[in-house]
Amino acid sequence: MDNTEPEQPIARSRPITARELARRLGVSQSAISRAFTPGTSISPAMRQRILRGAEEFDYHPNAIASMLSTRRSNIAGIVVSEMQNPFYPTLIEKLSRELQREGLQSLMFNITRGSNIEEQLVALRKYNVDAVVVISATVLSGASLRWATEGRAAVLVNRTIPDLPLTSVSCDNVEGSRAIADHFHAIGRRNVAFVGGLPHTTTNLERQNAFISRVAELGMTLTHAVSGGEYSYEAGYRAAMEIGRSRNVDAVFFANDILAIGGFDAFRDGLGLRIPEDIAIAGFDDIAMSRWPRYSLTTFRQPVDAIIEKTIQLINEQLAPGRYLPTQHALSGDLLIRRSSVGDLASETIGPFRT
Amino acid sequence: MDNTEPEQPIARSRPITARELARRLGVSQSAISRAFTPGTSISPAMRQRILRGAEEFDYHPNAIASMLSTRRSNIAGIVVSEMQNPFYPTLIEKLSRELQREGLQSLMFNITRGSNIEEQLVALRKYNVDAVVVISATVLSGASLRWATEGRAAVLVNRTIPDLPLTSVSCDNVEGSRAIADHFHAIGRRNVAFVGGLPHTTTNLERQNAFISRVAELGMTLTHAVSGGEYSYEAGYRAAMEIGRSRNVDAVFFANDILAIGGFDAFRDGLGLRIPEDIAIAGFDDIAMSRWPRYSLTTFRQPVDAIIEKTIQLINEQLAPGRYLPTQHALSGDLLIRRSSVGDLASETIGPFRT
DNA sequence: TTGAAAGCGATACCAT
DNA sequence: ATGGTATCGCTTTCAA
Repeated sequence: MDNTEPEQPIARSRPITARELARRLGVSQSAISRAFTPGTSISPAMRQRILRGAEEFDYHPNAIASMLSTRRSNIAGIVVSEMQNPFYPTLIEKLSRELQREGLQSLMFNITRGSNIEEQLVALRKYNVDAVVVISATVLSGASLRWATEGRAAVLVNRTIPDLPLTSVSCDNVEGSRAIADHFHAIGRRNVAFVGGLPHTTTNLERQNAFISRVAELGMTLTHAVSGGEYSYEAGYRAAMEIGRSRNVDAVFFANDILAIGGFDAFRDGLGLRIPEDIAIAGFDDIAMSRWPRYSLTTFRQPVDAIIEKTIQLINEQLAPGRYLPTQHALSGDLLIRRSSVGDLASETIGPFRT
Repeated sequence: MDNTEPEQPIARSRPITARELARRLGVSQSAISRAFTPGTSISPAMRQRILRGAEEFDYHPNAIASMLSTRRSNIAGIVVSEMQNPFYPTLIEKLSRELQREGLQSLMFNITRGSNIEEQLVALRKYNVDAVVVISATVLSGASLRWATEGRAAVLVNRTIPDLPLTSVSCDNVEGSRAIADHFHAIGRRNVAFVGGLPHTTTNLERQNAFISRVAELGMTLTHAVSGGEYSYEAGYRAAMEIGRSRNVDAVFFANDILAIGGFDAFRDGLGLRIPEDIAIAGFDDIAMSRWPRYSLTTFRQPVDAIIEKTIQLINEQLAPGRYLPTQHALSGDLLIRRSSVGDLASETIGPFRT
């Protein structure tokens, strides 16, 4: 510690303030504020002068102070839980980019085992986020959610809460799961199974119910309906090892891709089954891995871009002055037929990286 | 619009403030502040009373206002770029959880193509983040980094900048890459290749140089040193297809796991090679996929927990009053020998999920 | 220990 | 179009 400094405090040179800039430029502090606020009444000359001055003195408006006066934080809280499912990092990255485009920075709240949920939600409110996007959170109860989102724009992505008036955007799980069932039927499979992921989640329940009821409608036999317990490769692997031993099943729908990929490896490497000859496989999401030639997984693609676009739009609506009504949106996706269900797909045998 | 309300403005019931709570409880506003600040001089009785009152009237301190007074935001900016590399979502999730434990919320800044980097950095400063963690960012120049981190705690993770006095924490890339080379040598391979990822990144350069020079020291032949151009499955696949055709190579070190996994599929499915008999493969990182039985990838494990712990510690040091000197830290990892290099590993043939 | 009052750095309303 | 000033909600001296 070389405390050779004189009386003068070290004064870790604070950034310059609007007041100070105003003083140096000989204008009012209000002028500074206007220069940085689009759509205010200020002469181009004045604005020019101030912006130039700001450049010179390295002035940047203090967002914190501005938040305090405007009561707008320009921050969106993203509540996240399943980061180990590859679908979500992708979604979150895109979402956060689009939010940025709308002038909202993303504050992340990880809700996972190991983190204190209560504390997280308190933080969410303390930071005064303008908007909350809850992404397929498992653990949050309806009551917590209501509390966390109260009084601010909020959108649930890929999850809904019964009896809670919250806006939500999802992939149409029913459409997708029925499409898978239809596809299994179309390729001549009659003994099908379902492998679930995280129990009690919207995605899981909807996919399971829609699939099973469509299977019944089509007159197919449901040989198994098991739960992996979580959305993971390992869970899919284990479930498949179980199902695959009883040789009476010829098609399996996994509630998402990462489960399906685990199942794929179990069937093929673990049990020596041929895919799709012995057993056809389908997943849900269309994560990058499902396009890998090794797997070439038939799946139902979530319309990620549309989901994000809709989310942004709904946030903007809620942020705008005036009333709004919570609405639920289920967006259409696409069935992607790949080799895990139809081995001889011509378009698939050409190159390794076709959709 | 049912504007049936009387004179009284609609007043979207703002949250209650400290002043108001103080009024209702008949205490001073300062007392409220003290009650919520650990280590302040306030009687237990008073604190009790206030906390109970806060409960009753649903008072929560406004973090924004507090930031303005303290000039502490309790926010850490996390600058991120390679979210498609599975290593990073995991790292980020853990990091953000640990930061939370230290009372720092994570504000994400995605620096990717498609995002306006300049704007991002400006935001980083405007939000007055207390700390910045830059995670293997590619695109940021030294000058930008200096500007973005100036005057606040900053740690670079898995990246260093020559000639820039910034604190950094990395996996020891040199140690790891040499260990891979040693391992190849130990299992009798003599014609080895290197496949790089993102050019000009610290991780890539260090791994490449260390590997190549160790290969030379050991008297092995370097048959190829190619760049995939990015860290991705596809890049690894393509590079492997190229290398694999010339049949004079018996071991390949990929600069990270996701590259290696792409390479694995290319060698095995694309070219029909046997792994490891025909060609041994190693990666770097130890992402979850490398443990999948399908791949069972030999790799060098990054000490994620240690990296995070060190990062947190360094941030705390910098946040504490007083001087600090930027330091560089390279943390030791572990070589994990799996079936992609040693096919008959006894410990590996038992169950599907061994390390 | 407690309360009063002066900031923190912007915004926004009001005159001019 | 510009400047003056109250205000946002909290922290932090300073007295009492």
